[in-house]
Amino acid sequence: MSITIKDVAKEAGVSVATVSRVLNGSCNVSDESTKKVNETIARLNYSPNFLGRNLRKCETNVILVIMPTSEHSLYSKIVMGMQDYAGQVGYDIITAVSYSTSTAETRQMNMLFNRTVDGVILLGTQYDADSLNKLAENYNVALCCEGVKGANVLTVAVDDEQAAFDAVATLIKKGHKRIGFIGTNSSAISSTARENGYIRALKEYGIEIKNEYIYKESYDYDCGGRAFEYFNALAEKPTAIFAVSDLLAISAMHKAIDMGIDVGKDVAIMGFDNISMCEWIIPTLSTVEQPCSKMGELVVAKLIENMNKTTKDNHYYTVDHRIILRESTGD
Amino acid sequence: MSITIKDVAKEAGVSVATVSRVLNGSCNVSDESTKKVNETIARLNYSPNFLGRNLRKCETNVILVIMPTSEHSLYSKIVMGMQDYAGQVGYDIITAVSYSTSTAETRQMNMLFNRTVDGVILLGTQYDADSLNKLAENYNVALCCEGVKGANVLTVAVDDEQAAFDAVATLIKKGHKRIGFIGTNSSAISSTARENGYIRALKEYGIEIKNEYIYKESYDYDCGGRAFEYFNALAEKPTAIFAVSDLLAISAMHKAIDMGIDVGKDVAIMGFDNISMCEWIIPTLSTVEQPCSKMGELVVAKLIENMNKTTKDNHYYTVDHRIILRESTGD
DNA sequence: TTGTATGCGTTATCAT
DNA sequence: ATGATAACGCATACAA
Repeated sequence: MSITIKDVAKEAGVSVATVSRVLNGSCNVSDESTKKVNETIARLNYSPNFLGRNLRKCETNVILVIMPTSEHSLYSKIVMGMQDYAGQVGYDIITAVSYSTSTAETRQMNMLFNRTVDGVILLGTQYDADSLNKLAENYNVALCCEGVKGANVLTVAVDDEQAAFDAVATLIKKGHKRIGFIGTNSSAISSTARENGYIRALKEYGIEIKNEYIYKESYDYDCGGRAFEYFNALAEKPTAIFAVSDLLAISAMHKAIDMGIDVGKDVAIMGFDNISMCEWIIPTLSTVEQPCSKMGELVVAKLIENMNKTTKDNHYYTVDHRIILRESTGD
Repeated sequence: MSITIKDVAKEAGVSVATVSRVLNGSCNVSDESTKKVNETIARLNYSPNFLGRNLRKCETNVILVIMPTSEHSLYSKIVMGMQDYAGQVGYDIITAVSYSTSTAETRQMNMLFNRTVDGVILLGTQYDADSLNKLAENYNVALCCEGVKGANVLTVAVDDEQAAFDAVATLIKKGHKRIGFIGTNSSAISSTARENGYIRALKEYGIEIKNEYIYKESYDYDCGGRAFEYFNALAEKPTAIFAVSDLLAISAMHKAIDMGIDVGKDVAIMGFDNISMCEWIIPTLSTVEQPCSKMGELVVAKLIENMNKTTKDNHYYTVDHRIILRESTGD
């Protein structure tokens, strides 16, 4: 089999307890012993078996991040922020992709139940509020990026309603009065919150809310294009469009270009997320930036805090968003 | 503490051994006991502690996938293929991102050394051949997508040389004689193999190889644009460009558009990978498709096979590529 | 078919 | 400062 702490102890001429002490940086061990042990560890190329260690300590120092898709650079950036911070405080981040299926998500959650990880962060989830609340009673769970209505679970996200308000207000201040909204029928709280922000902005600036300017389907790429076709067929076409995701905005934009419409001039388009692609396409896309690193860091920090608490923090923390103007809005 | 197999046994009025047998689907247990045990498991909401189980069984049934970036949809698709297959054979896939740093990669490899996972699949790695060979002696390691020269380690990838040959041959058959190549200076075997394929294609079709048509920098997005600027400044500009990655091709394409050049007509551009973005941009990008699902499935299958072998399979398996023609080559 | 007992590799407690 | 040993939760060899 593989080499164990026992082998090291025997070779170094000390007890396993001493080796363990060296391994865990206890101060109650002589310099001589420390040296001997470290030498043999290096010589035998010993690496402690974490299954044994974790079993004994009842902790793994590993956090699992479950995301609906790995093709979303927003998530990638958030996970990066998580890893940065987690590494600093001695935790590892592992990720799993659920592909938005509850079966995969359930399966992955097993790592929480079977004690393979200390906690789970969900970047958008299939779970409903009740399930989440029950889950959070016994386990360390956090939501990031996407809250769940009615869930009293630690959450970190932008203020979606306010962010959408700011985005639409920006368009209005540019002179737009007919503003289309591309949303989704998903149960995602962010989608409805952004719709609410859109509506509030119109109201506050005294613009009539028209149902024909609200198009809702799904987050799939093609839906953006379909939305644009729909808007473009209206008698009074919108002069600006706000989409709840960059991908939808990009899809709409490309449909517009296909139709020979000058995006940024004939029509202004604004997305949400600030994924990398926004700067890679022509024209570049105006959008609402989510502070990915900060979100990742904060949710990990709060989750770890929760691990040592009996009464868990279940706040909904919001982080600052930022409007970024690029060519698609004529900037 | 949390509920254990002992609690279940006591509650069900049987021994822990019987509970364990039920848990592991042993046939040597009476229907009555099975029923009683399953009932109490459900009632107590018991979930076995895998740290104990894994420690005992010396296996975790978990495979770690380390990738340089999670922003590459090629990798996402491959991991999806891995998960599909792994799930079927009772394995879990977890992922970690190294951000192309050897420190992160080394840290993540610890999960292999400390027995937290049964094997590791590297989607492009910082390790050199010697390190990999030594690693593969004692652990279950596989490379996917990107081989390492001189490494005798289980590898699954496309035939990069032949794929590049086919791509360039396709351009030649379309009548192109001045073909630019955008590569990288990275040590990645795929990059040089694709360059070799490019050169062989020119040779076989009797076209002179000119150094000025070969531009090499890095995989960063901007390099594609710089490459195009360079080509466009030549006295005899290439009429077609083959890039070793879709992102480089897209960057070059956008630079061309910026310069008012009609991609697909004035210049043909072909990428490599067939990432989702190829179909999302205008014009759509011709490219070489890598069979992601198949690659993921194959590498997991072979790696699991290796786990039960004393002499490990260290073959370099190639999977079929496919040329996809879209608007960027005038199709 | 079932139960008892052992050990997986580690840390922590208790002596010394 | 160090060592002997119990315990973490589980699967399994062995006995019954």
